[in-house]
Amino acid sequence: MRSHNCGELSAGDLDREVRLAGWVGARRDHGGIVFINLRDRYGVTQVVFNPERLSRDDFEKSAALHSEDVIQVRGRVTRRPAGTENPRMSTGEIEVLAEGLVLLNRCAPIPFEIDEAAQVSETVRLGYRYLDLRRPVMQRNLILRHRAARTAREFLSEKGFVEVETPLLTRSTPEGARDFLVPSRLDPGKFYALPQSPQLSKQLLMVSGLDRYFQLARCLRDEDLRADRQPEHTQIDLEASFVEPEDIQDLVEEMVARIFQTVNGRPLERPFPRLTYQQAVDVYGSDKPDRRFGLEITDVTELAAAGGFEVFRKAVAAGSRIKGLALPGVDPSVTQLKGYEEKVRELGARGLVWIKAAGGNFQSPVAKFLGPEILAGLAGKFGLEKGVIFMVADADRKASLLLGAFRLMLASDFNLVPPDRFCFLWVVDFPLFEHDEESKRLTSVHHPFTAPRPEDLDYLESEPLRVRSQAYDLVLNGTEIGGGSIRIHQAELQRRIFKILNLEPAAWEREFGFLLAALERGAPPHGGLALGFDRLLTTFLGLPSIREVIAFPKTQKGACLMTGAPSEVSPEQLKDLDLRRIS
RNA sequence: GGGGCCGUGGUGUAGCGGUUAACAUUCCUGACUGUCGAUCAGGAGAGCGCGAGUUCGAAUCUCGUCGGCCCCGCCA
Repeated sequence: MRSHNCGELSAGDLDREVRLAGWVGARRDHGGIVFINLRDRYGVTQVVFNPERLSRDDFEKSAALHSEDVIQVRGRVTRRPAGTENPRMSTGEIEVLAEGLVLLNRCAPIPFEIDEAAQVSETVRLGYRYLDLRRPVMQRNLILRHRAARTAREFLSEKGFVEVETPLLTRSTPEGARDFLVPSRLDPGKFYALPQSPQLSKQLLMVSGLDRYFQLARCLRDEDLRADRQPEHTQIDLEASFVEPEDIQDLVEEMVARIFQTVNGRPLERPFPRLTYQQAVDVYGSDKPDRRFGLEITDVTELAAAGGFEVFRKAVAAGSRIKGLALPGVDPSVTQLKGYEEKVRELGARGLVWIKAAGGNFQSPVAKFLGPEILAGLAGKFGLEKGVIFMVADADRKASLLLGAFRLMLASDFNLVPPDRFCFLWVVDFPLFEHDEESKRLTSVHHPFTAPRPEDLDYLESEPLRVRSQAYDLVLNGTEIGGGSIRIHQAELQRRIFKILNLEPAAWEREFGFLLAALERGAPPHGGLALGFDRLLTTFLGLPSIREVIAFPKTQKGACLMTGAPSEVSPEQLKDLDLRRIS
């Protein structure tokens, strides 16, 4: 149907007789001559309809073409007349003089223009996603996604990893996110769960001796959506036997660098820095620090409590720490600073103390309590000549986390995030457990199959919160793009963990009995990681939302605006599944 | 579960107690043989997401509801 695509013709093809097919883009009708931009996935080529070159019939058809009609053109490649070349088009030196035109399909009126510049609300875009995906940017995103996936597959294949598909219909397990459930028709009243990740499957493949597994795996979680979260997302999931954390980290760094090269066309600096969980929280107030800018958190408890500010003294006496960060070079208004006091309270702080510094002078609501020496001392501690110091007093960890959230707010408000920077880091040495307020019990920070660090094993029962895990997260620009761990490969240790998590033995034997049985039968030491593929691409491409790299995403309420999913089903379908609505 | 922002011709916006609901673009008609965001002339197209209420009067105010987006919780 076509001899060339719309992006490949150039001055090297002059005089060639060609056939092109594609969509009618911008049309310029001069009465006696008609120009159109013919577009396909590969590019845009100008086609000229001149009545001297084609039949009267075809010329009249060309004048009646509409945007997004699908046509086939036969014609000759010619150099554009001097002065009419278009340097903004890769095919701008040439044009195709049409000698024949076939209208392959008409296009009904469309809700928005297929134009890079057109501003269209996401609601409308999602309602006509096939048109939205006709836009070159979206095609670029999907193509880069494909190339990245291909790079990952090639890389892992080279390294001896075997791609294995794991079930979509699996067993619901108690830990973790809410499951999507699928009712069983053959066994009424029972349900499959869609996998939140292939975690257990891949561990079992290690027990099988497959040694190295990977999968571009769809993961499904029935939780609330965000800009970086969809109910189904794709992970580059991998697992290997006889490995230590560094083996996985090195491998993943190499792979991520290669994907980055594919997508962004340049190399990455390696190795990625490593930060312990404790350092990350202390310095950045987050377990996924954004290190594209400074604003590091400093503990100033001793200095700040030494002054006459009662609030600080009392807080410290009650066990709080005073921490702060400095915003250099700025001169915000008092109104703006008061606004921040309010915002930080909304984050859960009891208050926010600010000190404006400029050339040795200080302005602060608490200046008279702290006194000149302490003010100067704080400025020195933060290395601040001119700018603002912000401080909070709260329990150690809470103070850090508050400032961590505040830090992101400031970076965004004062435009401190440099564009086109990619700050990767590993966060390691996570605690194995954390205390869950709601259920009043211990829960796993990662998942219950994560191995503790061997040197902390003795504290498992006595001081479980002190136990660190062999888990590692890969963080990029403040986004967690991957996480993994060395897994527990011994049934006995796995049972100890279940016990500490306060799971009933009967329950875990029922839910995870198959895993324990497998671990008892020659399970090798193993570990792995999963990379959030959609997030990785979103961040690499600097896009605002994960939806930009997913062909058919859901809205925040989990709906597909194009198909109308989720939808009601017929009474017959429900009956087959032994289901009935109760509300 | 909670907080915030937003729903006005096909699309993107303006209007924020009394307007013939404005602008741009798309679309339609006509003119035009070198345009490329073509140009020029003319025309069509919304009663303001939906429902109550306040008011002499509501796109503008209030409440509810539906939908979209951002965030907290949640997401091992």
